[in-house]
Amino acid sequence: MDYDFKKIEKKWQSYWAAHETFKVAEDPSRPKFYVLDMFPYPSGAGLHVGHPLGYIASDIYSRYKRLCGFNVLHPMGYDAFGLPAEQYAIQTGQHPAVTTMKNIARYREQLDRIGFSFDWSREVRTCDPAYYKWTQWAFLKMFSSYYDNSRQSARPISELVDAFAANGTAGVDAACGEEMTFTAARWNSMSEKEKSDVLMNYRIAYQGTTAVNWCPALGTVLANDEVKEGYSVRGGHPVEQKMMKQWQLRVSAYAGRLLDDLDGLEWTDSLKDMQRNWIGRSYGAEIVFKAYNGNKEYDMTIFTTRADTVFGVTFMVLAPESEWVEKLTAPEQKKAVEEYLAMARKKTERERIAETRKVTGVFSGSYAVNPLTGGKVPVWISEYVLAGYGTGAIMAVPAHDSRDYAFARTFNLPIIPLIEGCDVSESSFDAKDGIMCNSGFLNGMTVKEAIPAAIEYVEKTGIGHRKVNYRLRDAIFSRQRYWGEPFPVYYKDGIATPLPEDRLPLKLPEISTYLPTETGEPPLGRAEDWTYEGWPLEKSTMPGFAGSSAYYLRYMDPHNDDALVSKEADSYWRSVDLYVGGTEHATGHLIYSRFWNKFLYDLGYVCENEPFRKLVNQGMIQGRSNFVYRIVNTNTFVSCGLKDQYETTEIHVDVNIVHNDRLDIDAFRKWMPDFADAEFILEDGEYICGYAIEKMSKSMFNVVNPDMICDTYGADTLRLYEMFLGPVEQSKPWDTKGIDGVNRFLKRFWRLFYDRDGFIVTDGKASPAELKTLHKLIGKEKTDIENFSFNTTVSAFMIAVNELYELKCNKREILEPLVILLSPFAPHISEELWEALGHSESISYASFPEYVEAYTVEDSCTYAVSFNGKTRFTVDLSKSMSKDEVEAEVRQNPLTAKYVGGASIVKVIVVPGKIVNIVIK
RNA sequence: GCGGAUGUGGCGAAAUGGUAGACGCGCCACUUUGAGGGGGUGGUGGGAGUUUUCCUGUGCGAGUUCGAGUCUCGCCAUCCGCACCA
Repeated sequence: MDYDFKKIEKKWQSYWAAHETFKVAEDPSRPKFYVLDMFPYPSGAGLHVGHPLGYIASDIYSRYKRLCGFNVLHPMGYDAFGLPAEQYAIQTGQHPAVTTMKNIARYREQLDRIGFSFDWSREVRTCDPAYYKWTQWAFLKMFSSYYDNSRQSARPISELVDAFAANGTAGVDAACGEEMTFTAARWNSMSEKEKSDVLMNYRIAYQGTTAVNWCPALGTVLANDEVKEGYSVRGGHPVEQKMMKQWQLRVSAYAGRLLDDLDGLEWTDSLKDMQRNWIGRSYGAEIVFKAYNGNKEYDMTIFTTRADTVFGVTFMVLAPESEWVEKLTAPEQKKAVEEYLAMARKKTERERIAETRKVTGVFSGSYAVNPLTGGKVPVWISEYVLAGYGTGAIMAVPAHDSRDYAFARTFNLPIIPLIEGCDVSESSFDAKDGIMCNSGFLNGMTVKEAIPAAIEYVEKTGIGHRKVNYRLRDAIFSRQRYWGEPFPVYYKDGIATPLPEDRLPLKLPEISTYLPTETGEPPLGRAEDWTYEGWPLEKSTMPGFAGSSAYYLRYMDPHNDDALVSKEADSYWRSVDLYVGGTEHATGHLIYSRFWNKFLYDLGYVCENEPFRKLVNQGMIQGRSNFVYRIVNTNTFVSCGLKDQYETTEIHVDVNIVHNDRLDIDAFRKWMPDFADAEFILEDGEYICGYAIEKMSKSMFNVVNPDMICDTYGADTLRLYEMFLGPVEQSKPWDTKGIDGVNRFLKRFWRLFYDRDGFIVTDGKASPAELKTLHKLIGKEKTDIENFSFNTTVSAFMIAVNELYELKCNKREILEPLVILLSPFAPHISEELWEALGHSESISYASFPEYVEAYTVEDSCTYAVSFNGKTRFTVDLSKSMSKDEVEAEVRQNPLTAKYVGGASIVKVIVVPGKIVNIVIK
């Protein structure tokens, strides 16, 4: 009987679906384990073999955990709002919901063929109103909350209103856009509109004017993580900076917690560092410089991490967008400044990046006074100072900052060195190292002493204070697009007002075309009657990350219409134990999700402070493209090895008609009409193709479809092979040619159970050699799966099966545990054999530890231990030799010995004359 | 520039500080058959030798150690992330 994977896989996939084998419910009697994949955006292209890599790994882990007795939550869903569906809708007029549903159906079909153990009863789709009701709900909660800095927690905004009414801003320490000071009397006399404006400055979801990334081609603003090197991540369109009023989330209020709480997570160091850099904490001080425009005096605050260098300040610099620019531009410089601002403003973000090292600037005409020296220094305006960081103004110390140095050199400003013996004739001295000089009371200190001393002095004299700054900005939360969650907000007398909770979900209206309106409003401006109680509703929609920020919570309780997640479900499933996904979400989704979770935690809706305890980043699978070489001006193709003898053009050829770099010539002739009568120059009777590693994409003809692999080899082979390729975390090219090896392994595995005539498993007693093989595998699998080292586990299986095959072992005592061990990796064949062994229930209900314990018996073999192939002695493990006895034995053979056998490991390390170490496990 | 990671055969890759290259692909030889991506056996880092075998070998250079692919330091190369963040 042959291994008929097609029949087997179909049979078990329908069995799992019919029996809801992987459906789970909260069960306090069993320990839970939550394994989550980053849910996909269902694109029109469908899945290629790279996409399921992480899903396969997490599925293996889920099935393994299930065998270990855990109640495993392993759900899947779709991140279904987003730009591509909408762009497609603009082109074709089809409703994005239609194409999205079609793509989802296709994804589901492909996923099902691979045999995942998802609990599909918990599926979520972010574009489903029943789902986005809770996205909108969270937004309303953020709208009606503020962040209390002293308590480090989100609080209801009503508490802030009460505080204002009682004491004004006195005693309030809240995260806000701009610092405000007013009395209770002033607050109580404010109009509704004024109060609303004040509160907007404190809300966690708020509307504010800020420099945004505007993408004209997409017609929308984008968040920082959606822009890379001046281009939109989606579509690659140029992006420019623009001041706009937008909805934002006060993520920055959580910067400190987002940073500190990274320490407790089991994420890779590189990913944690990426987030640390993105959040970017720096310790320093804010110092006030008096600035004078003619007779007018201003207090200008700057941020610095180098308070020790105040004595070396020779000029000040403002960001072009800074509010100080207007105040400090002297009449005689007005024209020059305006020209400079106009020039800076019209640059796209890309141009700014391209000209990064070009020094530009203009003198404002004003001067500032150094608070420590009393010296007068000019105030300049330059692009190299960013409006969004610190206070948008800096003190420049050209001797010890390379950017200030370049600026000083360009505009001939003085440079005062502050460190003994440093050379600033060619470049600045940026290192925090050396002895201070020219620095008044700091002279003689090392830099490391001088920094805290200077800050202390600044605080004592009241010219400034200690300050921690973060690079993390608030997230721009509105998009001028159609295919996203509508904001549950309407404008009553121009005041942004939340919709009552019982009016959620606010459903996306139908519109005729998905373009902006003639007046430049977002597409929702086209909707008929987009109002609430006669007032206009918000017309922008939420960004992609809105729906993906809390989906892991919704899986815990996906059908609940009264809460995002019930207390019971939340306190049972708590948080994700293992999260598998790509590293591309490091500074986007993984920050927003953590923020969102912390917010809900503050308000008491969830019980865990962090959403994803352990994170594994699977690598990308690249494509391996194949080429044929056409001799120019002919229809003749020359094999790769001979191509240098001709003048040829390299042409991508569909990798699916190439096997082991050998071209299927007939298939090639049929592939495209142009090649129907192609001629070939072969080597050794074959056409050998060239190859290259490139991104997997349609245009390179290197897309390998998992369906195709399932057709030819089966899902179990696909699963094993994806794991066998190498460590899950590593990026690697897909190369179909190695797949025969794992396919061969499965066929061989099958033949341990079946020969030509039928089932051959017997009940005979296993031999010591057979037990040894099994024990080796058990030991390996237990440690490797926990370490996510699946490629070595697959290898260990191959070794074990080869050994058993050689031993002609067909004993139940060995094969039954072997089937259990293999089942996480190759579930279909395992189920089939499990059934053949006489079990009526799914193998998923088998118990792994039971078998492991049952079979980790005292090994009774006698092993020969060899020393570099020369000396020999024996260790009889059936006698359970003590460490001392082994040591005595080894003393007579003073060389290096190492032996691994069965469930027991003896390793003796000896150097001439002495035993260094003995390990017996 | 800053931060992180990686570097081992023709290829994908293994190696708690202890016989480097397991396992698989590819390749070579033999074998079997109902040769369509068939099954089996053996070989396969490099160099030398008819055989036992010897020399050499994990990016480069030092160091720690009885012993280093593995640990430390310094280079070099590649990849990823951030990038005028004061």
